[in-house]
Amino acid sequence: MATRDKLLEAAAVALAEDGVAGVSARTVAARAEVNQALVFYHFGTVDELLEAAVRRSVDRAVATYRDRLADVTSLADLLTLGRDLHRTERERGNVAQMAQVMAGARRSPALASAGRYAMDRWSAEVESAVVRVLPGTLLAGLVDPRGLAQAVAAGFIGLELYDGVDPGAAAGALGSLDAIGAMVAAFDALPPMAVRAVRSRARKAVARAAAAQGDAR
Amino acid sequence: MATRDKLLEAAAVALAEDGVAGVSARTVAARAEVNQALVFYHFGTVDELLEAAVRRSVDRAVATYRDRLADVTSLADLLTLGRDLHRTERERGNVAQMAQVMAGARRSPALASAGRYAMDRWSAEVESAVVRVLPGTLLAGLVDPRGLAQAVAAGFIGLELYDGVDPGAAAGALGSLDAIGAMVAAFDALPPMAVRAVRSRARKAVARAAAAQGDAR
DNA sequence: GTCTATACAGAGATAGAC
DNA sequence: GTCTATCTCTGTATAGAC
Repeated sequence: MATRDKLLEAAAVALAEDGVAGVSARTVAARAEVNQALVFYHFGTVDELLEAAVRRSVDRAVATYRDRLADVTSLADLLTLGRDLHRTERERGNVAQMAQVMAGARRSPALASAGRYAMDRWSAEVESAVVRVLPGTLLAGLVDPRGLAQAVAAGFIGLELYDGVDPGAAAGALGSLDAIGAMVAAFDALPPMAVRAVRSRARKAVARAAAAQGDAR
Repeated sequence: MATRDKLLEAAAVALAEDGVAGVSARTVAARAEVNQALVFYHFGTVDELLEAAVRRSVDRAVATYRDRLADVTSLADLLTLGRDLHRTERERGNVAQMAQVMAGARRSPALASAGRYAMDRWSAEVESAVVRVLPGTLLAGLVDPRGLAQAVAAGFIGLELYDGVDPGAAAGALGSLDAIGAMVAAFDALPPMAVRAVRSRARKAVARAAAAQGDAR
């Protein structure tokens, strides 16, 4: 394996395991079993190494899900795939890498850029499936697919950090989100006419609530 | 103002503005305009100072919302309050502080403890309102209040970090969550019988889906 | 491309005077 | 409680030999 790749790999692992505050040119180089100076030769700065590492992780991960996301035809499908995606990406440390660069974004433009890139890639990919699936659901016309995909991505990041300080609580949070997803998906199983009726009621009530709030201001 | 307080205050601001990677005994002491050695005299280590600072921020913030959360009687109320809470706590930097200690949890037990404490305080407080409000809604019997409160807290953390790398996207994500909340709340406006009918349909469909998934395994 | 050596800044932390 | 001084370590980064 080339030195460059060894560094990228080591940086990704270090980021996931020790967090952004725990990585340095020395520690990453030690992990990669290469000389410390090579970090600067190949990447210029430590932050740029981290950025490159996260971009690579994200590109790889997104590619492995592209086909499966393309096969999704219903919200229930999407939720099943989502659960799987969440579990594997967490286990691989990819979610942790994203959370860590985002946390470090305040002090480093390179990390901010990596975080933006990662969130963008994932939410664009998820959005493409949401766009196909949403029209048949209760949420059609109420939420926009892009925002929903972004919310899911943000939720994963929050859950990742929560898991790091309180795994039990994070599991409880995930369970609730799962239940809500299942409820929304459940409406797909009803006759289309019933779905339309419920959806239209919901939309009217939302409009009423919005109008009432407008009056209050 | 006593030195101890100046340090706590400076640490909270530094954490929110520069992130956990950007704080040091020296930078915090400079911000507080006190001597660097006093960090160690008063708090032992930098991490313990950060922990104390976050605990104080959380205790204060939770106290300012206690009464208002106690007044909540409907999901619509709770969502309105939630929006306000989210905005002000973000502006005060309290959400950023929480996100940063959680990101630093991997390398420091003190920060992990601070993160756990913060999430616990907030979700317990929110849970007390959710418990009262949930029975009247579509989600009654489907999601447990504690898990839902924890999910909301985790969501805030994720959105905070997202906002740091892509404010527009974070706003889009928040908008979608808002719409979903509004939809669920909208059912409160329907006649109780209709709510019960929809809820029971949803619950049966969820049970069916769960059974189907059980069969598939 | 890779290594050794090294400069230099900033970090955490302690000792001891006041 | 506070300040000065200082030790030691770790971090980034570069120069130059190979």
